[in-house]
Formats: sequence, C-alpha cells, structure tokens
Amino acid sequence: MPKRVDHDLRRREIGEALLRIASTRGLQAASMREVATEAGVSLRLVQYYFHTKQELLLGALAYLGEQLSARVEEHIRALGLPPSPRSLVYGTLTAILPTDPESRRLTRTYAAYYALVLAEPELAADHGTAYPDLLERFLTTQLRTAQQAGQVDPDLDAPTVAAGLLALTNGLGSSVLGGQRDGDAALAILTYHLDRLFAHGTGGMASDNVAA
Amino acid sequence: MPKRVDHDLRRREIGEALLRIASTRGLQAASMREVATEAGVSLRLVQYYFHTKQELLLGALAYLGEQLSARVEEHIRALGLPPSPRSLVYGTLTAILPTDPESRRLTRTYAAYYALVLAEPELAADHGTAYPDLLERFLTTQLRTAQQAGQVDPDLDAPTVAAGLLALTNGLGSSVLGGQRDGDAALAILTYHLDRLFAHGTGGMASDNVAA
DNA sequence: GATTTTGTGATACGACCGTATCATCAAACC
DNA sequence: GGTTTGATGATACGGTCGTATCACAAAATC
Repeated sequence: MPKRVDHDLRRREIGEALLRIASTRGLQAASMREVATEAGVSLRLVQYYFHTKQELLLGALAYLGEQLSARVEEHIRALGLPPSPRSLVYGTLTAILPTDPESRRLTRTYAAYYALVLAEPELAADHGTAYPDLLERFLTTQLRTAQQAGQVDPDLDAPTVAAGLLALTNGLGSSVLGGQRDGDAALAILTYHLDRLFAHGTGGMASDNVAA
Repeated sequence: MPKRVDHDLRRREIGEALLRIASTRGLQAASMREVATEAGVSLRLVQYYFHTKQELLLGALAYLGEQLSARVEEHIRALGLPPSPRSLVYGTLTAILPTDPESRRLTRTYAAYYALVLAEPELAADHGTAYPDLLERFLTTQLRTAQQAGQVDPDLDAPTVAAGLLALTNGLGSSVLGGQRDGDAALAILTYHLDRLFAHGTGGMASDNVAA
C-alpha cells in the first residue's frame, strides 16, 4: 500500500505513546485504543505493528529500558565532572531519582511496569532484574576503586554497600512519587549518605553536587 | 429478612478477599465479581456492603493498613527483645521486609495499591503517606534515644538517617518482590547497615559509620 | 500491465466490567 | 398479624476491552 514505511520507527512511536500513557495514567489506562489515539494512528495500526497486547507491552518495556539507560549515561555526561568514582556513583544514583520532569516520567513508568510484573510474572521473565543487577555491579566496581584510592573506608563490603545505595535511592524515589517528600528533599538525603560514605580519610566535606 | 448480620464483619471478609486477590494476581484482577467469588458471596452482596468499587478499594486499603501496623507491632513483640532503640529499629524494619509469606503478602499488596495510587492520586489523598511518616518519626525518636545512650554517633542527623533507613528497607523490599534477591539476602544487607549504624563506641571501628 | 505484497481503514464479536433494577424472604415492629 | 425493613438472589444494561475479519489502495515485482 502507500509508501514503504519504516517499521521500527513506527513501532517505536506507538510504543512510546504507550509509555506516555503509562507515566501519566498508569498501565491500566493503556488500552489498545488509547494507545492508538495517543500515537495518532488507528487501532488497526497498533494491531498491525504489535500483533497482541502483550507484544505491545513488552516492546514498550524495551523502549523504556533504553530510555532509562540513556538517561543515566546522559545525566552523567551532563554533569561534566571528572570521572571519579564519587562522581560516577553520585551521577548514577541521581539519574534515577525523580527530581526533574523527565526522571519523574521515567520512574513513574517504571513503577507502573513493576506492579504489572508483580501481578503477571511471566510477562518479563528477567528483563526486569537485568538492569538493576548491572547497575549494582557498576556501583560495586566504583566503590572498590574508591576504596583503593582511599576515598572510602576499605573495611566496607563493597557489594553490600552498593546494594544498599541502590535500594536507598529506589526507596527515596518511591517516597517522592508517593508524594511523601519532594525531589529536593530526597536528593538531600541521598547526598547526606553519599557524603558520609565518601568522607573517609578526608578532613571534612567532600561534597559538590550539580543537580539537574 | 434473614437473621440480622454483623455488617462490619462482612465488610471485612469481603475487603480481605480483595486483598487476597490483590496480593496474588494484582488489583487489576480484583473485579467485583472476582471479589465476590473469592469471598464466597454473591455479586449483589459486594455491592450491598460497598456501594461502589472505589468504596471497596478504599475500605480494603484501610484493612491493609490495619494488617500492616498489626504486623509491625506483632513482629516487635514476637522478637521478645528488650525494648532498646536498636531492637525497636531492627524489629520495625524487618517487619516490613518481605522475608516470610505473610510479609511478602502484605508488601505485595501494598505495592499493588501503590501503583494504583500513582495512577489515580485522588483515590487515597493522604491515606498513603500517613503511615510512612509515622514510621519515620518513630525511627527518628529511637535513633535520638540511641544517640543519647551513646549507641549511635551523635553527629548523625537523626531524621535524615531515619528516612534513609526506611527508604533502604523499602528499596530492598522492592528488589525482593521483583525477584532480584531473596528475603535472606535483603535481611543481610539491612542488618549490615544497622550493625554499622549501631557500632558507635562499642569497640567496632569508630572511624566512620554510615547508614546507607 | 497484471499480480502479488504491504499498509491501512472500518467494523464486528464475544467477553467482562461496574452498576442498576426487580423480586423475595425472613426478621422486627406496632 | 400485618407491615415495614434488612439482607440477599437473579438478571439486565451500556460500555470497553482485546482480537478478528473484510475490504481496499498504493507500491513492488515480474
């Protein structure tokens, strides 16, 4: 039929329409028809590019993963800081804290998917745990480097502390999304703990934070 | 009509049927009809005791809150420990960590409601933040007491550390529910951080203790 | 130029949803 | 003891859901 169209692009447009709905009204509001309307296409097109709803949900989840990791890398780059372990840890964790509209959007969408996967575990067998694990390993590496450089207490167990930092950040993010505190308050709490962690050996404050 | 029946009891039975569904299959699976079946009553009865679905969701949420706080108190009491600040903090946090079937059920259900509230904020105006706030204040109080007793570094900012501990625990809980690690691993991470926090002046390394 | 493919619209189907209505039957009340 | 009232059953209505089907036009292929 009409001009040959870029399949991957169309799929991405539709998938991101779903993500947009999920971030604002939740995944329950993301019906095929709503996604079609949001993407500005007909219901048939959504069906054409994603044969079934599960395909659509999984496809969009993949796009979300891409956006999330892109956000982390971009955020770290935007900090323009020396790639010290401290800066990398700080940049990574603040990237996934919902402080600005974009990170709020991402974390809200992530939370929506999280709940869906809890209810339907077969939907995303391990697509969910892969990225957190990667993040945790990255943080562990940075902490070990910082320990070797004498910036972090060498007696600390790096994997445990890394897991704790990530859990802390996720928990803070949940509290922000839940309206318990705002992004700045969460950032302050995170910074406080990071400062204490990296205060080893240095006389005092080692904080420089460029929030976005 | 038939024998006068205990309204509150019936409401509770139906509400808890919804919580059971929410914990296993998510809130999306909790239709009026499913709740009726799960509770062993007719659809009409569910409508009778909860005029609308929103009423049912809110009513069940209240029951969940009761179960949650009951679990925390019960858990602390079951520890049978001296009511030292350290024990109280430990007991409180481990109570909300999904380590056994019951706490898994509670946290899963809580997560389901959390996602719902994210999508429909008007559903539970502040019913959601009230309990976390209370928990945080309780932890803050215990930390201050511990500081006065010399068990925790007095230089720490108690409210910030309390918020951090709660966020850490919640984040760990999410990772357990998400299948990233099991309850024992999460408990080990939490214990590690608590041990460091309460290591002040007790012969452990006093150079630097951080909770996060 | 005929034919096959690729992309798109319109519409229909059966299932389930929340909610409403009507009927009924036993206890409570005067 | 008739009547009101509290509790429950059966069933229906309009809407939305995911999915399927039919039609059809423009490009690609031969």
